[in-house]
Amino acid sequence: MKMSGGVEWALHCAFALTAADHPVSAARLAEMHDVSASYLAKQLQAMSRAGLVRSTQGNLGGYELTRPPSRITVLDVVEAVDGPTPAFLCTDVRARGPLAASPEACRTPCAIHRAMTAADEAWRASLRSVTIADLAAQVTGEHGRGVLDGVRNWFNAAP
Amino acid sequence: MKMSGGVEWALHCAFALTAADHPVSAARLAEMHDVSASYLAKQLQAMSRAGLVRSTQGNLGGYELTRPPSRITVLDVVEAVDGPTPAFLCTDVRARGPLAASPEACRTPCAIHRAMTAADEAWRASLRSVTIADLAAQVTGEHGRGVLDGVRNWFNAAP
DNA sequence: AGAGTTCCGGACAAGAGTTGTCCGAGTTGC
DNA sequence: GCAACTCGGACAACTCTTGTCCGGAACTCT
Ligand code: SF4
Ligand code: SF4
Repeated sequence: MKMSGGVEWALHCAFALTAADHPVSAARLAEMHDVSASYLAKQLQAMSRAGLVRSTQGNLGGYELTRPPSRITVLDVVEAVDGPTPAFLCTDVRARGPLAASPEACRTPCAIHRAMTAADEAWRASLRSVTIADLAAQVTGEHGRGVLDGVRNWFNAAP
Repeated sequence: MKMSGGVEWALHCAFALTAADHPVSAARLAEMHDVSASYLAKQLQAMSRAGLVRSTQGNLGGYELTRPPSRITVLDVVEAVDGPTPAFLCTDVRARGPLAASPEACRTPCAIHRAMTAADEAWRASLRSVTIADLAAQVTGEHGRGVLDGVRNWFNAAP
């Protein structure tokens, strides 16, 4: 039961991109968070593949959000980076062994499977109910607007 | 985001032990489910360490539930086998890099952390709301009482 | 058009975590 | 007392994640 550690980086990047009016390069984001640039690039590529960020190449290129942050949920980022595969995957144990259930009884998912998928769905629903904009609002409400402004200024500063 | 595959085996074992009036050895449970006996033993040991099952050694020894199945939740089994560590673990990113937040601002968990822990708690609550007895009731309600009786008879049969 | 950035995608090694197996310690029944 | 059976934890093999790297394509500025 372990989630990819890159999810946190991706969330922090999504939050930081909220305060950007420029495309921001991956190297800049990595420098800001003091993490491996090569590995962060991989996470950003995953987000790009999921359609969360748009990437522009070239001299002033970089990443920027494709939608307003109020339309990007935390679940979007988690699924983009960590994969949409549910945590619990069945091996169809009940169909094996000397007491194997009849194949017809295995048409519907069993009680264990249902309980696990229900829990997984609850987890996803909780993650889907909070957006990147909500995160930014919480941060500014607690630590003031200076945080976002500081990020924006740092993005606009020369490399 | 992957859960240990042994969780499924452990849940199946807990369900099967519901229908046992004897202690059942790990080898028997493994034969019943057609899985690796040595590895299943490890899961049962974890459950024993968590206090879910009691193990008696010796000739007629084996595992049996310590409480009535209505007092054992699915979350108990999952945490016993997969570990109680939450899926999301922080690296304290906001305290690093050139824009590191002040140490005093890091006293309280940030918005991202709160969202993740809330989702994790929702997942756990969903798993905690269903007990092993509920699983057994669902199975008998769908496939009849013969399933439990078949398991019990197979347990009582000679090796 | 040319040079200089920058992203993209995949290939590649290192590390951690999981999966699976084994044998010794201890207990029970005869 | 003895023998057989059990659990328990220690031990490798394996898979997946983490992290790195490079060549190619695209874009901007001169
Ligand atoms: S559907 Fe139920 S019985 Fe079949 S593998 Fe999944 S948990 Fe086991
Ligand atoms: S508490 Fe927030 S800022 Fe700190 S490491 Fe966790 S997610 Fe990142």
